[in-house]
Amino acid sequence: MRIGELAERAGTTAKTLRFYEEQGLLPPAERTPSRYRDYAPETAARIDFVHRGQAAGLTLAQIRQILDIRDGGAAPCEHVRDLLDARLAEIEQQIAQLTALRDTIAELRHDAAQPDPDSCSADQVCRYL
Amino acid sequence: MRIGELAERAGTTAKTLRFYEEQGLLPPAERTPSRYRDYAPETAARIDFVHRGQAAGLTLAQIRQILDIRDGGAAPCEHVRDLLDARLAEIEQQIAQLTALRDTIAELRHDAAQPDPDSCSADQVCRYL
DNA sequence: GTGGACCTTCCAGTGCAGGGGAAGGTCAAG
DNA sequence: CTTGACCTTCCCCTGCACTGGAAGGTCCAC
Repeated sequence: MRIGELAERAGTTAKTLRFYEEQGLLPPAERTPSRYRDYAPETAARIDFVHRGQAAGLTLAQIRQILDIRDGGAAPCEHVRDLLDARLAEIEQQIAQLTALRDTIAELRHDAAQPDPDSCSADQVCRYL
Repeated sequence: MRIGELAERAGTTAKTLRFYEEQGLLPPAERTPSRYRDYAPETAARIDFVHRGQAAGLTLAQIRQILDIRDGGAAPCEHVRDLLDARLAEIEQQIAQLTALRDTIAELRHDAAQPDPDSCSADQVCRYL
């Protein structure tokens, strides 16, 4: 299968697949005599895995770690669990920060409900911020 | 006041202040005969404003818009209000996305609580993801 | 034999907010 | 008179996940 067909099947682009290969997420593809990349259909499952990892908020580098473990013959279960734990903690923190930011902005916005240009002094730039 | 002193007073670096000038957040500084930047003390207030804008999650480009309006002689109140509204909507959306992602990952993590390497088939890479 | 769709490599850029460091000028203290 | 701290401009680098485009090779149908 050529790169364009694989890309379409996997819902991505040829460009991205070359990038994945360069990043070590896909093994160097077999080549036809004319140097076209030639993929086995199973490769699509690997790309799907990459997409699932992305959907879980993992970076390509983290997904690559999992694939490397698997390619090394081991089961990546525990590493996956640790990554999920770390990701979960990060997300909780991001949510907390965003929530605090939302409250801050909501308050600023409340103060700015009735804009009163005359009460803004020039050295403040804007009294609502 | 020279750039290093202003930077320290404003809690930032000289490098960043040059960058702000380049981005139009600070007007081109006065220069001494030896071409050193020479700032009025009030400049610190403008840098503080930039920092408050950042704390509200605004980008430098948005903060610049506000400063440009103010520098043009008008009161930026309404624009600020609109920016805050837009930022608020963005944040709500980010929180919603992160919350959904958190739930997804929490579920995956739950399934991976007792890793069982033997039940992972190679073509799946990892049955928990 | 030609057109167009596909493929190849390589280089460069995107957005965001700066940071690193080179090569050289300036200033005050000792 | 020299040392060291500060300043100047300049260009490149960071992280992340791609994307765009140029220049050229290949394949297949008409």
